[in-house]
Amino acid sequence: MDMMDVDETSAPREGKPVLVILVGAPGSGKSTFGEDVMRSSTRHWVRVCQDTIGNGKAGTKAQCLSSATSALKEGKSVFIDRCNLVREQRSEFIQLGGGLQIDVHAVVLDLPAKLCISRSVKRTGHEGNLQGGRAAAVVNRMLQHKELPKLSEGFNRITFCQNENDVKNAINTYSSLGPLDSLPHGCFGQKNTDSKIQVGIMKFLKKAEVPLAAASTTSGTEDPTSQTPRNNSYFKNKETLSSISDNANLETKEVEGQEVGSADSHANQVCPDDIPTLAFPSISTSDFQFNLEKAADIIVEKVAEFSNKFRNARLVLVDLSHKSKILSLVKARIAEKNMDTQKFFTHVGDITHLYSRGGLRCNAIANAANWRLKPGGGGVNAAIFNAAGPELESATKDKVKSLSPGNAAVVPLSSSSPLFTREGVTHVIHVLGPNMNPQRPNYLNNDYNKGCKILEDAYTSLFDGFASIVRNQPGIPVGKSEKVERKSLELPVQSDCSARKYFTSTEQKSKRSDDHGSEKSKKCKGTLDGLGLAFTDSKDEKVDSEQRRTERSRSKAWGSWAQALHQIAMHPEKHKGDLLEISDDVVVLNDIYPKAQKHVLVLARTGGLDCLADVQKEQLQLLKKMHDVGVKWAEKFLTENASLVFRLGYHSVPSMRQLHLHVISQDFESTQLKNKKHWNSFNTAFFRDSVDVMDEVSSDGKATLKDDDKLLSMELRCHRCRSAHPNIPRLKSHISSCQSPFPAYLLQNGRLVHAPGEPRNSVQ
DNA sequence: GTTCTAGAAC
DNA sequence: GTTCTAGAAC
Repeated sequence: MDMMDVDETSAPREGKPVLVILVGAPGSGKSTFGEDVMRSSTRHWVRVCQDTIGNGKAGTKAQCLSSATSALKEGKSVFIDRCNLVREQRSEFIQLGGGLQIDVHAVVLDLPAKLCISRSVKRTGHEGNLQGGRAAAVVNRMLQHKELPKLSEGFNRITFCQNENDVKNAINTYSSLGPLDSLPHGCFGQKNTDSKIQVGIMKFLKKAEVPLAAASTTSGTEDPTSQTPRNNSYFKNKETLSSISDNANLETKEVEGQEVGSADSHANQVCPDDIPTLAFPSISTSDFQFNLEKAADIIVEKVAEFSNKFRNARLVLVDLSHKSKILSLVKARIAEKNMDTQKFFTHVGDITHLYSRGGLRCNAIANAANWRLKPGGGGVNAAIFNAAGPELESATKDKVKSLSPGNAAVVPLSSSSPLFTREGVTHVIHVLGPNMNPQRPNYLNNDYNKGCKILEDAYTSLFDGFASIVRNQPGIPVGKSEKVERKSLELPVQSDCSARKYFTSTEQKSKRSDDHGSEKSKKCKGTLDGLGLAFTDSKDEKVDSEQRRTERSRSKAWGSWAQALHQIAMHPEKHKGDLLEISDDVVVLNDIYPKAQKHVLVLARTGGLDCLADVQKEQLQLLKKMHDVGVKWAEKFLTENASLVFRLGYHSVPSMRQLHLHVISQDFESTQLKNKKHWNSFNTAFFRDSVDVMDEVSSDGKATLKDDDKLLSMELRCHRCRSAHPNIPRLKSHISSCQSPFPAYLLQNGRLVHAPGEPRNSVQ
C-alpha cells in the first residue's frame, strides 16, 4: 500500500503482476483475505469485487474482467473477489492471465459450510446484500455445485485452505510477496478425494510409501520470500523428501482413518481431466544450446499435431524456474494460437516430483537423454536417472543401447521405482535432440536447417512413443469407454497390470483361464483384463443360430457403445472382476450406471440373442433361468436391506445389444437417473415385466413389445401414487418420500419381489 | 448408453 | 438469472 502507483516505464521488467482468483462460498472470507493482504503487502494490489463493482447494482463478470485487465496492464496484481466455485466461472479469468503471460493463482477458501453460513447469516451490510436467513440456502446450494480448481484449468498455483490456520498462512504468503518475488507453482494444502484414491491404490499395491496429495503449506514448509522456488533442486531429493515425510506420515494416518473404498467405488470420482499425461522438458534448449524461439515454434507445432490425433491425452511442458525463457515463449504461443490449455500447458517444477510436490499426475515423463543413454551428466537426465533408481538404467539397457539425434525410446518403469510409487509415472521416454553446443557430441555447427528437422523428429518420436503407451492401454470397457479408459491410465496399479504388460509379455493370451469360479485374482485381473474388450466379433458363438436370427430380426444397427454387454456375454472370463456370477447360460453384473440403489443385469449368453424381439419359444427355458437367477439376486439383496422392493423386466427396445434382464430396486435412488427417458424406461409399459414376457412367449411364442417412442417421453408420474411431476428433480424429491402402496397391477403375479412381510401394505 | 450444451421454461 | 430439458455427437 505504501508503494506508489508503478507505471509501466518505471516498473522493473521482472516484477510481473499476479492474478489471484479467490474461490469460496459467501462467508468464506474472500474479501477479508484480499483486504488483509493489501494492508501489509508491498505489492500494488487491486481487489476486483463483483458485489461492489456495479456501484449499487449487481455487478457482472464482464465488468470484473475489464477492470482486472486494466489493473493488470498497469502492472498491479489483482484479487478476483467473487465466488468462482465452478470451473466455468473461472475460465475467462484464467484466459485473461494466460493472455497477459502472468501467473494465475487460485486461493481456495474451502472452509466448513457451517462457518460460511453462520458468517453470512450474521453479517449486516454485506456488499452483495446477502445476509439473513436467505444466506444459508444460497451457501448450501452453491457448495453443492463446487468444483475445486485444478492446475489443468490453467492455474500456475493453487493454495487450498481448509481451516482458519491455513487461511492465516496463505495471507502471510501473499502479504510477504514482494513486487519482484514469485511463488512456487503447483498445488498446496490439498487433502481431498484424490489423495484417497491414491492411498487406496497404494494400499492395494502394498506400498509403504504413500504419496502426498501435494506438499502442504502448513507453516514452515514454505518460505514465500524466497527467490528460489523450493522445488528447484534435482539433487536434494533425499533431504527434501525426509523433510516433508513427517507431514506425509501424518497425512497418511489421517486419510487411512477414513473409509477407503475399493478401486471400483472410486470410478465415479475420477475427475474429467485425469487423462493420460506426458510431461516433457524442452529438448535441446539447455545444454545443447538450441535457439529458443525456433524450439518454441517446433514444440507448439508438434504438440498441435499430436493433439489433433489424440483427444484423450495431455502434454505438459515442464521447466524448473519461473524465469524459464522457453516456458514463456511457449506460453505466449499457446495464448496466441488459442490452444486448448486442458490438453497442453506449461508447468514450473521438478519433473521428478510432479505429483508429490505439484499435484500434477503424469503417466509418462520424457528425459532429455544423451546418446549413450547413461545416467549422469547433469540437468534433467541426471535427475531422472537419479530419481528413478537403478531399475531405469537396466530397463533402458534391455530396451535399447544408444540413441541417435531425433529419436526416442520408451522404457517402462519398474513398479519398485520411486518414480512409479511416489509419482505414479509408468514410463520414461528418452529423447535425444539436435546439439548446437560445440562441447557435445553430434555438434551441428549452427546448421539450423538440419537442427530444426532433427528437433521436429525428436518431438515426433517422443509423442509417438507416448501415443503407443496410450494406445496400448486395453480398449473399451462396459458402457462408457472413455471414462474407465482414463481411469485405467490414471492409476499406476492399472498401468502396472495393463499398459506395461504390452512391453513385457506377448504371451498373455495363453494365460486365459477357464476356472470361472475363482475370484481370488479378480482385483487386478478383473478390472484390467476386463478393460481389454476387442470389438472383433467372436467366432466361438453359435454361428448357425446367429445367422438365422440376423436374417429374421430387422437387423437393428448397434452402435459401438452398445456392444459391451455382448462382449461380456461372449467372453465373460475376460471380465471376471466386473461380474457377480457366471454360469453356462447367464452372466450377472451390476449395471455400471445404476438407476436405483440396487440395479443388476442378468445377461443371456446365447449368441445372436440381442433383444426381446429376438426371443422365441425355444428360449423359454432361458427366460425362466434368467428370471430365477434375477430373483435369487433380489432375495440376496433383500437379506441385506429388507426395505427394498425389486422389479424384474426387459426394455422393449434396449440400448445395449445382448438380451438382458433388469433387476432393479424400486427406490430409484440414483444420481444416474437423470432424464425422462431413464424414468419412463422403467416405469411405463416400455418396461416388460419378466413374468409377463414368460407368459407371452409361452402362449404366443413371442413377447409383446411396447416400443412406441411416446412411452419414453410421457409425463413423469410417481410409480406408487401415480401423481404427475413437472420435471425429474421434482419427481425424485417426491419419490424419495412417497409412502403410497404400489398400484394393484404391480402387486399381482409376482411382478414385485420383496422381503417376507415387507412392505406391510403390499398384501394382495 | 453418456456427455455436452443451446435455449426453453420458470 | 437460473434450472431443466432435449437433441446432437459420440
